[in-house]
Amino acid sequence: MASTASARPPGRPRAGVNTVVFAATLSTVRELGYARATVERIAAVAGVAKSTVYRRWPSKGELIVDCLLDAFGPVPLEGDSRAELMSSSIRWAAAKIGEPGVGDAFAGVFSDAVSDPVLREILSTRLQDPYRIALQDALGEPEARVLFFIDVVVGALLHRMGMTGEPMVDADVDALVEMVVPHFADDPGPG
Amino acid sequence: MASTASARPPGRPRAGVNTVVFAATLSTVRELGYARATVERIAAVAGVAKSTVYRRWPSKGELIVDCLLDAFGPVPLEGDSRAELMSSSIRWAAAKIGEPGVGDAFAGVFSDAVSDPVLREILSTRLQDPYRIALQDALGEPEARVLFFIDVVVGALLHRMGMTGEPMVDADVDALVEMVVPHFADDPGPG
DNA sequence: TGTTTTCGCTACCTTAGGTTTCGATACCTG
DNA sequence: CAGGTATCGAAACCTAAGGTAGCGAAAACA
Repeated sequence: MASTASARPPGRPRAGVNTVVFAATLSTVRELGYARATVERIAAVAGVAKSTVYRRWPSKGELIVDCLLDAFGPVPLEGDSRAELMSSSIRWAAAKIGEPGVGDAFAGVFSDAVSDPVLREILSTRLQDPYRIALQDALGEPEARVLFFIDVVVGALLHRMGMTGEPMVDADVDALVEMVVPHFADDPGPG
Repeated sequence: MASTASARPPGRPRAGVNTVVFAATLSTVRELGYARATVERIAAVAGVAKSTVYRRWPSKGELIVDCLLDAFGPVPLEGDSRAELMSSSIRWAAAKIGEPGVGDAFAGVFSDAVSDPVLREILSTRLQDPYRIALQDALGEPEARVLFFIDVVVGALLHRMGMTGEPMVDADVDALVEMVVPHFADDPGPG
């Protein structure tokens, strides 16, 4: 029945190349910045042909989005109270964006998306939505409030990264937590 | 004496072209997005030769920065209390970034700066610093706090613009004010 | 051994940022 | 009006980079 669907397709199997390409992407972006991290160079670092990259990802933007998805993984929704949940999410986002290459790649693909509606849709759907939905469920907040939360947190982290080239320092991440969490603490609706 | 320095230099005077180019830049960016707003097209819209543009601005990035400086103008530091000053600054920034073309141009040049240290320096020095210094003076806050303030406000506004393609709605700007102003209200130092 | 699919390589197309050159033009001075 | 000087417009040009196409080789399986 369904076993035929899960059967290995014929032909030469794909090489386990995604992991290598993701690593090459982050290291190249970290070393040269987003714009200078060309697909050709990423492929060379990964030891893979450029055409192989374009066979798997239709554009540089989608490669970066996949790479970021791989780098971020799921949100670790830790904490019992809403305040703990939000604070741990903020610190997790700050830590991830601070990882070498991740912040540059994020800011770069974000900037490309400004001029590219297709890429913007992909960025919003594949990268933002999963986290948005998880936060909506965990916090019980309406979509608009969660989107605002993401705008503030991610926007601030990326703005710092873009303006200074360095991730936000811990003291400012603390300030971000202390600014954002109380704002969402006073529940608008009745208990 | 000094009168010779202020004398008009010989040769054909520069045409009053900056205003036209700035207007053409914003309208082209609004219509096509940042990346598709090529210098060639901007020059064509302005009725000016491409070489004329490059004679005045060494790169597309610096053209955009000058254009944004022209579009923003000085911060209107209105309000007696610190709270009023901050709230009016936030609303002013939101309104400016919401103007047609401005947000796209800002987000676009910001993204270019991620990969370009030279452009990042220009963006930070020419665009951010004047406002940072004015806010430092008006609010009496240390540099780090003002930079954090700018990260949060501008970052959130640009993130919304980049993710949705639309400026932040008034209700969310209100929320931004209500979140940020109280955080800075409690003065950290002794009274 | 044959089939199917992927891989690596290379050559190529297109767009766009940026440079260069050159003749034409505007302004001032004498 | 003639000469000097700097800018303008137009066009040709260079280079980097995203993305495509074609082809032979290699890896699996039947």
